[in-house]
Amino acid sequence: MQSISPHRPRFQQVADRLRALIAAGELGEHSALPSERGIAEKYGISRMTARRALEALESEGLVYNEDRRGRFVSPRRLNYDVSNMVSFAADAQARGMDLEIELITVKETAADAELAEKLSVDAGEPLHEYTRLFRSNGYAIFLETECVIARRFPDLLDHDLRQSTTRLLERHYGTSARTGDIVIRMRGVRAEEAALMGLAISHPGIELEQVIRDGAGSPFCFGRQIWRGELAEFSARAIVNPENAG
Amino acid sequence: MQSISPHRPRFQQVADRLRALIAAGELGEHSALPSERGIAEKYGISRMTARRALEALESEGLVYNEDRRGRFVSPRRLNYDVSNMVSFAADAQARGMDLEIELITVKETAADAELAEKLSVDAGEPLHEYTRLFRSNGYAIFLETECVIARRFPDLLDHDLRQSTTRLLERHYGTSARTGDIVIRMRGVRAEEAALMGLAISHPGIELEQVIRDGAGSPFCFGRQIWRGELAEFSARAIVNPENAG
DNA sequence: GGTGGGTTCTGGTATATACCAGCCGAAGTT
DNA sequence: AACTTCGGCTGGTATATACCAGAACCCACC
Repeated sequence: MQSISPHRPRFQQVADRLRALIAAGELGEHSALPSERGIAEKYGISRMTARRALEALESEGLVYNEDRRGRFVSPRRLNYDVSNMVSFAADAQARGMDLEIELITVKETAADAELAEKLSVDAGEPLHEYTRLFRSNGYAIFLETECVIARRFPDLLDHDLRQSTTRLLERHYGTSARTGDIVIRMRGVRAEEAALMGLAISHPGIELEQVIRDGAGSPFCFGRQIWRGELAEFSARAIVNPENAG
Repeated sequence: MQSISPHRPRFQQVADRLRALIAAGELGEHSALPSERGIAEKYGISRMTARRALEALESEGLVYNEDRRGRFVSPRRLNYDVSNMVSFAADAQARGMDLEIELITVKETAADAELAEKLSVDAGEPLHEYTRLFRSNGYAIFLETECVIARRFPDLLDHDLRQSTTRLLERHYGTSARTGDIVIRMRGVRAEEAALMGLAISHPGIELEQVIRDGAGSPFCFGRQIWRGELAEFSARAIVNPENAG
Protein backbone atom coordinates (compact mmCIF):
# COMPACT_ATOMS: atom_id res chain seq x y z
CA MET A 1 0.00 0.00 0.00
CA GLN A 2 2.60 2.55 0.99
CA SER A 3 5.68 1.22 -0.71
CA ILE A 4 6.45 4.61 -2.21
CA SER A 5 9.22 5.62 0.13
CA PRO A 6 10.75 4.35 3.34
CA HIS A 7 9.52 7.19 5.52
CA ARG A 8 6.58 9.04 4.12
CA PRO A 9 6.12 11.79 6.69
CA ARG A 10 3.19 11.38 9.02
CA PHE A 11 1.60 14.65 8.11
CA GLN A 12 1.61 13.50 4.50
CA GLN A 13 -0.03 10.23 5.42
CA VAL A 14 -2.74 12.08 7.29
CA ALA A 15 -3.11 14.53 4.41
CA ASP A 16 -3.55 11.52 2.12
CA ARG A 17 -6.39 10.21 4.21
CA LEU A 18 -8.14 13.54 4.36
CA ARG A 19 -7.65 13.94 0.63
CA ALA A 20 -9.23 10.55 0.12
CA LEU A 21 -12.22 11.56 2.24
CA ILE A 22 -12.78 14.57 0.06
CA ALA A 23 -12.23 12.68 -3.18
CA ALA A 24 -14.72 10.06 -2.08
CA GLY A 25 -17.31 12.78 -1.72
CA GLU A 26 -17.77 12.22 2.01
CA LEU A 27 -17.23 15.92 2.42
CA GLY A 28 -19.04 18.21 0.02
CA GLU A 29 -18.11 21.70 -1.06
CA HIS A 30 -17.82 24.14 1.83
CA SER A 31 -18.31 21.46 4.44
CA ALA A 32 -16.08 21.65 7.47
CA LEU A 33 -13.08 19.40 7.92
CA PRO A 34 -12.32 18.02 11.36
CA SER A 35 -10.55 20.49 13.62
CA GLU A 36 -6.81 20.42 14.22
CA ARG A 37 -7.38 19.00 17.69
CA GLY A 38 -9.84 16.45 16.40
CA ILE A 39 -7.45 15.20 13.74
CA ALA A 40 -4.57 15.10 16.20
CA GLU A 41 -6.52 12.89 18.55
CA LYS A 42 -8.03 10.67 15.86
CA TYR A 43 -4.72 9.92 14.16
CA GLY A 44 -2.59 9.96 17.28
CA ILE A 45 -0.41 12.88 16.24
CA SER A 46 0.30 16.24 17.81
CA ARG A 47 -1.81 19.22 16.95
CA MET A 48 1.09 20.87 15.09
CA THR A 49 1.44 17.84 12.85
CA ALA A 50 -2.28 17.83 12.19
CA ARG A 51 -1.97 21.42 11.17
CA ARG A 52 0.80 20.62 8.72
CA ALA A 53 -1.44 18.05 7.09
CA LEU A 54 -4.19 20.63 6.71
CA GLU A 55 -1.76 23.22 5.40
CA ALA A 56 -0.65 20.78 2.73
CA LEU A 57 -4.23 20.50 1.55
CA GLU A 58 -4.55 24.26 1.60
CA SER A 59 -1.55 24.71 -0.63
CA GLU A 60 -3.10 22.26 -3.08
CA GLY A 61 -6.17 24.43 -3.18
CA LEU A 62 -8.32 21.54 -1.96
CA VAL A 63 -9.16 23.21 1.32
CA TYR A 64 -9.45 26.76 2.53
CA ASN A 65 -9.10 28.29 5.93
CA GLU A 66 -11.38 30.87 7.49
CA ASP A 67 -9.69 32.71 10.28
CA ARG A 68 -10.60 31.10 13.60
CA ARG A 69 -13.63 29.38 12.13
CA GLY A 70 -12.21 26.25 10.66
CA ARG A 71 -11.16 24.64 7.41
CA PHE A 72 -13.56 23.84 4.62
CA VAL A 73 -13.58 21.94 1.35
CA SER A 74 -12.95 24.23 -1.61
CA PRO A 75 -15.74 24.46 -4.16
CA ARG A 76 -15.25 24.05 -7.89
CA ARG A 77 -13.19 26.88 -9.33
CA LEU A 78 -14.78 29.86 -11.01
CA ASN A 79 -13.61 30.53 -14.51
CA TYR A 80 -12.92 34.02 -15.76
CA ASP A 81 -12.24 34.40 -19.45
CA VAL A 82 -9.80 37.27 -19.54
CA SER A 83 -9.60 37.42 -23.33
CA ASN A 84 -13.17 38.47 -23.68
CA MET A 85 -13.34 41.92 -22.23
CA VAL A 86 -16.72 41.76 -20.62
CA SER A 87 -16.29 42.33 -16.93
CA PHE A 88 -16.50 39.40 -14.60
CA ALA A 89 -19.68 40.84 -13.13
CA ALA A 90 -21.41 41.24 -16.46
CA ASP A 91 -20.27 37.82 -17.56
CA ALA A 92 -21.33 36.13 -14.35
CA GLN A 93 -24.76 37.69 -14.46
CA ALA A 94 -25.19 36.69 -18.08
CA ARG A 95 -24.50 33.10 -17.10
CA GLY A 96 -27.06 33.28 -14.33
CA MET A 97 -24.47 33.02 -11.61
CA ASP A 98 -25.32 34.39 -8.21
CA LEU A 99 -23.15 37.41 -7.57
CA GLU A 100 -23.24 39.99 -4.80
CA ILE A 101 -21.08 43.09 -4.82
CA GLU A 102 -20.34 44.86 -1.56
CA LEU A 103 -18.96 48.36 -1.64
CA ILE A 104 -16.11 48.62 0.84
CA THR A 105 -14.61 52.06 0.33
CA VAL A 106 -14.96 54.98 -2.02
CA LYS A 107 -12.71 57.97 -2.33
CA GLU A 108 -11.41 60.71 -4.55
CA THR A 109 -7.68 60.54 -5.10
CA ALA A 110 -5.03 61.73 -7.45
CA ALA A 111 -2.84 59.70 -9.76
CA ASP A 112 0.60 58.80 -8.43
CA ALA A 113 3.46 58.16 -10.84
CA GLU A 114 2.51 54.54 -11.44
CA LEU A 115 -1.17 55.18 -12.06
CA ALA A 116 -0.39 58.20 -14.20
CA GLU A 117 1.69 56.03 -16.48
CA LYS A 118 -0.89 53.27 -16.66
CA LEU A 119 -3.72 55.66 -17.43
CA SER A 120 -1.71 57.97 -19.68
CA VAL A 121 -2.46 61.04 -17.60
CA ASP A 122 -0.30 63.46 -15.65
CA ALA A 123 0.56 62.69 -12.06
CA GLY A 124 -1.96 64.43 -9.84
CA GLU A 125 -4.87 63.83 -12.21
CA PRO A 126 -8.06 63.40 -10.12
CA LEU A 127 -9.36 59.86 -9.96
CA HIS A 128 -12.36 58.06 -8.51
CA GLU A 129 -11.24 55.08 -6.50
CA TYR A 130 -13.45 52.41 -5.02
CA THR A 131 -12.96 48.99 -3.52
CA ARG A 132 -15.55 46.27 -3.81
CA LEU A 133 -15.87 42.73 -2.55
CA PHE A 134 -17.39 40.16 -4.87
CA ARG A 135 -19.21 37.18 -3.41
CA SER A 136 -21.15 34.28 -4.77
CA ASN A 137 -23.67 32.48 -2.58
CA GLY A 138 -22.28 34.36 0.37
CA TYR A 139 -18.67 33.28 -0.23
CA ALA A 140 -16.01 35.86 -0.99
CA ILE A 141 -14.37 35.42 -4.38
CA PHE A 142 -12.17 38.45 -4.89
CA LEU A 143 -11.57 41.99 -3.81
CA GLU A 144 -11.21 44.68 -6.43
CA THR A 145 -9.97 48.24 -6.40
CA GLU A 146 -10.59 50.33 -9.47
CA CYS A 147 -9.40 53.80 -10.38
CA VAL A 148 -11.14 55.74 -13.14
CA ILE A 149 -10.35 59.14 -14.53
CA ALA A 150 -12.69 61.54 -12.72
CA ARG A 151 -12.78 64.10 -15.49
CA ARG A 152 -14.33 61.61 -17.87
CA PHE A 153 -16.94 60.32 -15.45
CA PRO A 154 -18.29 63.18 -13.34
CA ASP A 155 -20.43 62.17 -10.39
CA LEU A 156 -19.67 58.50 -10.97
CA LEU A 157 -19.62 57.87 -7.26
CA ASP A 158 -23.23 59.01 -6.96
CA HIS A 159 -24.32 55.90 -8.82
CA ASP A 160 -24.85 52.55 -7.21
CA LEU A 161 -21.51 50.82 -7.54
CA ARG A 162 -22.90 47.42 -6.63
CA GLN A 163 -23.15 46.50 -10.28
CA SER A 164 -20.90 45.97 -13.28
CA THR A 165 -19.01 49.23 -13.75
CA THR A 166 -18.31 48.30 -17.35
CA ARG A 167 -22.05 48.43 -17.98
CA LEU A 168 -22.47 51.52 -15.83
CA LEU A 169 -19.88 53.53 -17.72
CA GLU A 170 -21.44 52.41 -20.98
CA ARG A 171 -24.96 53.38 -20.08
CA HIS A 172 -24.33 56.68 -18.36
CA TYR A 173 -21.25 58.03 -20.06
CA GLY A 174 -21.19 56.31 -23.43
CA THR A 175 -17.72 54.92 -22.82
CA SER A 176 -17.35 51.28 -23.62
CA ALA A 177 -14.47 48.99 -22.87
CA ARG A 178 -12.88 47.79 -26.07
CA THR A 179 -9.50 46.38 -25.15
CA GLY A 180 -7.65 45.54 -21.99
CA ASP A 181 -4.11 44.80 -20.89
CA ILE A 182 -4.05 42.19 -18.19
CA VAL A 183 -1.37 40.92 -15.84
CA ILE A 184 -1.74 37.88 -13.63
CA ARG A 185 0.57 36.84 -10.81
CA MET A 186 0.48 34.84 -7.62
CA ARG A 187 0.83 36.37 -4.18
CA GLY A 188 -0.47 35.79 -0.67
CA VAL A 189 -3.31 37.99 0.45
CA ARG A 190 -2.36 40.80 2.79
CA ALA A 191 -3.70 41.16 6.30
CA GLU A 192 -6.33 43.78 5.45
CA GLU A 193 -7.50 41.84 2.41
CA ALA A 194 -7.67 38.65 4.42
CA ALA A 195 -9.73 40.37 7.08
CA LEU A 196 -12.24 41.64 4.53
CA MET A 197 -12.58 38.20 2.98
CA GLY A 198 -12.63 36.41 6.33
CA LEU A 199 -9.52 34.44 5.51
CA ALA A 200 -6.38 33.67 7.46
CA ILE A 201 -3.41 35.88 6.65
CA SER A 202 -1.14 34.79 3.81
CA HIS A 203 -3.98 32.89 2.19
CA PRO A 204 -2.74 32.01 -1.31
CA GLY A 205 -4.07 34.44 -3.85
CA ILE A 206 -3.83 35.54 -7.45
CA GLU A 207 -3.58 39.16 -8.36
CA LEU A 208 -5.07 40.33 -11.62
CA GLU A 209 -4.43 43.83 -12.92
CA GLN A 210 -6.14 45.33 -15.90
CA VAL A 211 -5.93 48.54 -17.82
CA ILE A 212 -9.15 49.09 -19.73
CA ARG A 213 -9.22 51.12 -22.93
CA ASP A 214 -11.97 52.65 -24.99
CA GLY A 215 -12.50 52.42 -28.74
CA ALA A 216 -9.86 55.08 -29.35
CA GLY A 217 -7.31 53.08 -27.38
CA SER A 218 -7.26 55.52 -24.46
CA PRO A 219 -7.11 53.94 -21.04
CA PHE A 220 -9.83 55.10 -18.67
CA CYS A 221 -9.79 52.54 -15.89
CA PHE A 222 -7.19 50.65 -13.93
CA GLY A 223 -8.31 47.74 -11.79
CA ARG A 224 -6.54 45.40 -9.43
CA GLN A 225 -8.23 42.26 -8.16
CA ILE A 226 -7.02 39.82 -5.56
CA TRP A 227 -8.67 36.43 -5.95
CA ARG A 228 -8.75 33.57 -3.52
CA GLY A 229 -6.20 31.31 -5.16
CA GLU A 230 -8.09 28.09 -4.75
CA LEU A 231 -11.15 29.57 -6.43
CA ALA A 232 -9.64 31.28 -9.41
CA GLU A 233 -9.16 29.90 -12.89
CA PHE A 234 -8.37 32.23 -15.74
CA SER A 235 -8.71 31.29 -19.35
CA ALA A 236 -7.35 33.14 -22.32
CA ARG A 237 -7.15 32.74 -26.05
CA ALA A 238 -3.93 33.24 -27.92
CA ILE A 239 -3.58 34.11 -31.57
CA VAL A 240 -0.30 34.23 -33.42
CA ASN A 241 0.64 37.75 -34.28
CA PRO A 242 0.82 37.78 -38.09
CA GLU A 243 3.87 40.03 -37.91
CA ASN A 244 5.78 37.36 -36.05
CA ALA A 245 4.51 34.65 -38.33
CA GLY A 246 5.49 36.51 -41.51
CA MET B 1 6.72 53.40 15.57
CA GLN B 2 4.43 50.42 15.93
CA SER B 3 1.15 52.05 16.79
CA ILE B 4 -0.66 49.94 14.20
CA SER B 5 -2.16 47.42 16.56
CA PRO B 6 -1.80 46.51 20.21
CA HIS B 7 -0.05 43.19 19.57
CA ARG B 8 1.52 42.87 16.20
CA PRO B 9 2.73 39.29 16.27
CA ARG B 10 6.44 38.84 16.72
CA PHE B 11 6.90 36.83 13.57
CA GLN B 12 5.33 39.72 11.67
CA GLN B 13 7.68 42.19 13.28
CA VAL B 14 10.65 40.07 12.30
CA ALA B 15 9.22 39.63 8.80
CA ASP B 16 8.96 43.41 8.58
CA ARG B 17 12.62 43.82 9.39
CA LEU B 18 13.70 41.22 6.88
CA ARG B 19 11.43 42.79 4.29
CA ALA B 20 13.06 46.13 4.99
CA LEU B 21 16.51 44.60 4.51
CA ILE B 22 15.50 43.34 1.10
CA ALA B 23 13.76 46.55 0.09
CA ALA B 24 16.84 48.51 1.09
CA GLY B 25 18.84 46.46 -1.36
CA GLU B 26 21.10 45.00 1.31
CA LEU B 27 20.28 41.62 -0.12
CA GLY B 28 20.36 41.25 -3.87
CA GLU B 29 18.51 38.78 -6.05
CA HIS B 30 19.26 35.17 -5.21
CA SER B 31 21.33 36.07 -2.18
CA ALA B 32 20.83 33.98 0.91
CA LEU B 33 18.79 35.16 3.85
CA PRO B 34 20.00 34.36 7.35
CA SER B 35 19.15 30.83 8.47
CA GLU B 36 16.21 30.03 10.74
CA ARG B 37 18.58 29.44 13.63
CA GLY B 38 20.48 32.62 12.90
CA ILE B 39 17.33 34.72 12.87
CA ALA B 40 16.03 33.07 16.01
CA GLU B 41 19.18 33.94 17.88
CA LYS B 42 19.54 37.43 16.49
CA TYR B 43 15.98 38.50 17.29
CA GLY B 44 15.62 36.48 20.47
CA ILE B 45 12.80 34.28 19.25
CA SER B 46 12.41 30.56 18.86
CA ARG B 47 13.36 28.83 15.66
CA MET B 48 9.73 28.02 14.88
CA THR B 49 8.80 31.68 15.12
CA ALA B 50 11.73 32.60 12.88
CA ARG B 51 10.42 30.11 10.38
CA ARG B 52 6.97 31.68 10.43
CA ALA B 53 8.52 35.01 9.59
CA LEU B 54 10.33 33.48 6.64
CA GLU B 55 7.22 31.66 5.49
CA ALA B 56 5.35 34.96 5.48
CA LEU B 57 7.94 36.35 3.08
CA GLU B 58 7.66 33.23 0.95
CA SER B 59 3.93 33.61 0.59
CA GLU B 60 4.46 37.17 -0.55
CA GLY B 61 6.74 35.89 -3.25
CA LEU B 62 9.61 37.95 -1.89
CA VAL B 63 11.67 34.94 -0.89
CA TYR B 64 11.96 31.37 -2.11
CA ASN B 65 13.04 28.24 -0.36
CA GLU B 66 15.37 25.59 -1.74
CA ASP B 67 14.95 22.32 0.03
CA ARG B 68 17.55 22.02 2.78
CA ARG B 69 19.74 24.68 1.24
CA GLY B 70 18.30 27.88 2.55
CA ARG B 71 16.09 30.80 1.64
CA PHE B 72 16.95 33.31 -1.04
CA VAL B 73 15.70 36.63 -2.33
CA SER B 74 13.39 36.20 -5.30
CA PRO B 75 14.56 37.81 -8.54
CA ARG B 76 12.40 40.04 -10.70
CA ARG B 77 9.50 38.16 -12.21
CA LEU B 78 9.60 36.81 -15.74
CA ASN B 79 6.82 37.92 -17.98
CA TYR B 80 5.11 35.57 -20.37
CA ASP B 81 2.69 37.11 -22.82
CA VAL B 82 0.12 34.39 -23.26
CA SER B 83 -1.90 36.25 -25.88
CA ASN B 84 0.87 36.09 -28.39
CA MET B 85 1.19 32.47 -29.29
CA VAL B 86 4.89 32.25 -29.72
CA SER B 87 6.19 29.75 -27.23
CA PHE B 88 7.92 31.00 -24.15
CA ALA B 89 11.16 29.48 -25.40
CA ALA B 90 11.00 31.17 -28.79
CA ASP B 91 10.01 34.44 -27.20
CA ALA B 92 12.72 34.31 -24.56
CA GLN B 93 15.40 33.56 -27.13
CA ALA B 94 14.17 36.38 -29.32
CA ARG B 95 14.60 38.75 -26.39
CA GLY B 96 18.12 37.51 -25.80
CA MET B 97 17.24 35.91 -22.50
CA ASP B 98 19.38 33.08 -21.27
CA LEU B 99 17.35 29.90 -21.38
CA GLU B 100 18.35 26.30 -20.86
CA ILE B 101 16.02 23.39 -21.48
CA GLU B 102 16.67 20.07 -19.78
CA LEU B 103 14.90 17.00 -21.03
CA ILE B 104 13.59 15.05 -18.06
CA THR B 105 11.52 12.22 -19.50
CA VAL B 106 10.24 11.08 -22.87
CA LYS B 107 7.69 8.42 -23.56
CA GLU B 108 5.09 7.10 -25.94
CA THR B 109 1.64 7.00 -24.43
CA ALA B 110 -1.98 6.85 -25.43
CA ALA B 111 -4.66 9.45 -24.90
CA ASP B 112 -6.85 8.99 -21.86
CA ALA B 113 -10.35 10.39 -21.83
CA GLU B 114 -9.28 13.86 -20.78
CA LEU B 115 -6.50 14.21 -23.33
CA ALA B 116 -8.65 12.70 -26.05
CA GLU B 117 -11.22 15.42 -25.48
CA LYS B 118 -8.65 18.20 -25.39
CA LEU B 119 -6.94 17.02 -28.57
CA SER B 120 -10.12 15.99 -30.39
CA VAL B 121 -8.96 12.44 -30.91
CA ASP B 122 -10.25 9.06 -29.79
CA ALA B 123 -9.15 7.70 -26.46
CA GLY B 124 -6.17 5.43 -27.04
CA GLU B 125 -4.70 7.61 -29.79
CA PRO B 126 -0.89 7.32 -29.64
CA LEU B 127 0.86 10.37 -28.28
CA HIS B 128 4.41 11.56 -27.76
CA GLU B 129 4.88 12.81 -24.24
CA TYR B 130 7.91 14.59 -22.86
CA THR B 131 8.73 16.57 -19.78
CA ARG B 132 11.23 19.39 -19.80
CA LEU B 133 12.66 21.72 -17.19
CA PHE B 134 13.25 25.32 -18.17
CA ARG B 135 15.97 27.30 -16.47
CA SER B 136 17.45 30.72 -16.80
CA ASN B 137 20.94 31.44 -15.52
CA GLY B 138 20.86 28.09 -13.79
CA TYR B 139 17.64 28.78 -11.91
CA ALA B 140 14.57 26.64 -12.53
CA ILE B 141 11.58 28.57 -13.88
CA PHE B 142 9.00 25.99 -14.77
CA LEU B 143 8.45 22.37 -15.61
CA GLU B 144 6.49 21.45 -18.69
CA THR B 145 4.87 18.29 -19.95
CA GLU B 146 3.63 18.25 -23.51
CA CYS B 147 1.61 15.67 -25.40
CA VAL B 148 1.50 15.76 -29.18
CA ILE B 149 -0.39 13.54 -31.57
CA ALA B 150 2.14 10.93 -32.71
CA ARG B 151 0.50 10.26 -36.05
CA ARG B 152 1.08 13.86 -37.14
CA PHE B 153 4.69 14.03 -36.04
CA PRO B 154 6.44 10.72 -36.71
CA ASP B 155 9.86 10.31 -35.15
CA LEU B 156 9.48 13.57 -33.24
CA LEU B 157 11.32 12.13 -30.29
CA ASP B 158 14.41 11.55 -32.44
CA HIS B 159 14.93 15.28 -32.62
CA ASP B 160 16.67 17.30 -29.97
CA LEU B 161 13.90 18.44 -27.68
CA ARG B 162 16.05 21.00 -25.91
CA GLN B 163 14.66 23.75 -28.09
CA SER B 164 11.35 25.43 -28.81
CA THR B 165 9.00 22.70 -29.96
CA THR B 166 6.79 25.27 -31.65
CA ARG B 167 9.70 26.05 -33.94
CA LEU B 168 10.64 22.40 -34.29
CA LEU B 169 7.19 21.34 -35.43
CA GLU B 170 7.13 24.22 -37.84
CA ARG B 171 10.47 23.46 -39.45
CA HIS B 172 10.25 19.71 -39.69
CA TYR B 173 6.57 19.01 -40.10
CA GLY B 174 5.15 22.22 -41.53
CA THR B 175 2.68 22.56 -38.69
CA SER B 176 2.53 25.96 -37.13
CA ALA B 177 0.74 27.06 -34.02
CA ARG B 178 -1.98 29.53 -34.87
CA THR B 179 -4.24 29.70 -31.84
CA GLY B 180 -4.19 28.46 -28.30
CA ASP B 181 -6.61 27.96 -25.44
CA ILE B 182 -4.97 28.72 -22.14
CA VAL B 183 -5.96 28.14 -18.55
CA ILE B 184 -4.13 29.55 -15.55
CA ARG B 185 -4.61 28.58 -11.93
CA MET B 186 -2.70 28.57 -8.68
CA ARG B 187 -1.59 25.39 -6.93
CA GLY B 188 1.30 24.22 -4.79
CA VAL B 189 3.97 22.22 -6.55
CA ARG B 190 3.83 18.49 -5.96
CA ALA B 191 6.60 16.51 -4.34
CA GLU B 192 8.09 15.18 -7.61
CA GLU B 193 7.94 18.57 -9.25
CA ALA B 194 9.53 20.21 -6.23
CA ALA B 195 12.34 17.66 -6.28
CA LEU B 196 13.09 18.33 -9.95
CA MET B 197 13.16 22.06 -9.37
CA GLY B 198 15.09 21.78 -6.10
CA LEU B 199 12.29 23.40 -4.13
CA ALA B 200 10.62 22.54 -0.85
CA ILE B 201 7.33 20.70 -1.19
CA SER B 202 4.19 22.78 -1.47
CA HIS B 203 6.16 25.65 -2.95
CA PRO B 204 3.54 28.05 -4.32
CA GLY B 205 3.10 27.59 -8.02
CA ILE B 206 1.00 28.54 -10.99
CA GLU B 207 -0.20 25.97 -13.44
CA LEU B 208 -0.65 26.94 -17.06
CA GLU B 209 -2.35 24.62 -19.50
CA GLN B 210 -2.53 25.19 -23.20
CA VAL B 211 -4.14 23.48 -26.13
CA ILE B 212 -2.35 24.52 -29.31
CA ARG B 213 -4.15 24.53 -32.65
CA ASP B 214 -3.00 24.75 -36.24
CA GLY B 215 -4.30 27.01 -38.99
CA ALA B 216 -7.30 24.73 -39.53
CA GLY B 217 -8.23 24.99 -35.86
CA SER B 218 -7.26 21.40 -35.11
CA PRO B 219 -5.48 20.86 -31.81
CA PHE B 220 -2.18 19.04 -32.09
CA CYS B 221 -0.47 19.68 -28.77
CA PHE B 222 -1.50 19.85 -25.15
CA GLY B 223 0.93 21.30 -22.65
CA ARG B 224 0.89 21.76 -18.92
CA GLN B 225 3.44 23.96 -17.18
CA ILE B 226 4.01 24.43 -13.50
CA TRP B 227 5.77 27.71 -12.76
CA ARG B 228 7.43 28.82 -9.60
CA GLY B 229 4.78 31.18 -8.31
CA GLU B 230 7.12 33.96 -7.21
CA LEU B 231 8.72 34.07 -10.66
CA ALA B 232 5.71 34.00 -12.91
CA GLU B 233 3.85 36.92 -14.37
CA PHE B 234 1.45 36.38 -17.23
CA SER B 235 0.15 39.13 -19.40
CA ALA B 236 -2.72 38.95 -21.81
CA ARG B 237 -4.64 41.23 -24.11
CA ALA B 238 -8.40 41.32 -24.13
CA ILE B 239 -10.60 42.48 -26.97
CA VAL B 240 -14.33 42.85 -26.74
CA ASN B 241 -16.08 40.26 -28.77
CA PRO B 242 -18.12 42.22 -31.33
CA GLU B 243 -20.96 39.73 -30.95
CA ASN B 244 -21.30 40.59 -27.29
CA ALA B 245 -21.00 44.28 -27.98
CA GLY B 246 -23.77 44.20 -30.58
C1' DG C 1 -37.99 39.73 21.59
C1' DG C 2 -33.87 41.25 22.07
C1' DT C 3 -29.57 41.84 24.67
C1' DG C 4 -25.72 40.57 27.58
C1' DG C 5 -22.74 37.10 29.19
C1' DG C 6 -21.23 33.07 29.58
C1' DT C 7 -19.04 28.55 27.81
C1' DT C 8 -16.99 26.20 24.23
C1' DC C 9 -15.83 25.69 19.88
C1' DT C 10 -12.23 27.15 16.31
C1' DG C 11 -7.48 28.51 14.83
C1' DG C 12 -3.28 31.78 16.03
C1' DT C 13 0.97 32.68 18.44
C1' DA C 14 4.91 31.21 20.84
C1' DT C 15 8.41 28.35 23.27
C1' DA C 16 11.65 24.48 23.94
C1' DT C 17 13.43 20.32 22.41
C1' DA C 18 14.94 16.39 19.68
C1' DC C 19 16.35 14.07 15.97
C1' DC C 20 16.28 13.27 10.72
C1' DA C 21 17.93 14.19 6.00
C1' DG C 22 19.91 16.42 2.29
C1' DC C 23 23.74 19.66 0.74
C1' DC C 24 28.39 21.17 0.66
C1' DG C 25 32.93 21.89 1.24
C1' DA C 26 37.22 20.56 3.25
C1' DA C 27 40.30 17.14 4.27
C1' DG C 28 42.20 13.00 3.55
C1' DT C 29 42.75 8.87 0.22
C1' DT C 30 43.70 6.52 -3.87
C1' DA D 1 43.40 14.56 -10.65
C1' DA D 2 39.60 12.01 -9.08
C1' DC D 3 37.39 9.88 -5.31
C1' DT D 4 35.66 9.13 -0.59
C1' DT D 5 34.52 10.35 3.81
C1' DC D 6 33.05 13.18 7.29
C1' DG D 7 31.58 17.18 9.80
C1' DG D 8 29.01 21.16 9.88
C1' DC D 9 25.74 23.71 7.62
C1' DT D 10 20.76 24.03 6.03
C1' DG D 11 15.81 23.08 6.52
C1' DG D 12 12.26 19.08 7.62
C1' DT D 13 9.63 16.41 10.86
C1' DA D 14 7.63 15.77 15.22
C1' DT D 15 6.29 16.32 20.12
C1' DA D 16 4.34 18.68 24.22
C1' DT D 17 2.69 22.69 26.23
C1' DA D 18 0.66 27.19 27.14
C1' DC D 19 -2.05 30.87 26.49
C1' DC D 20 -4.51 34.32 23.25
C1' DA D 21 -8.38 35.78 20.25
C1' DG D 22 -12.21 35.58 17.56
C1' DA D 23 -16.74 32.95 16.35
C1' DA D 24 -20.85 30.68 17.75
C1' DC D 25 -24.34 29.23 20.48
C1' DC D 26 -27.16 29.06 24.28
C1' DC D 27 -29.48 30.82 28.07
C1' DA D 28 -30.88 33.68 31.52
C1' DC D 29 -32.45 38.19 32.26
C1' DC D 30 -34.89 42.24 31.28
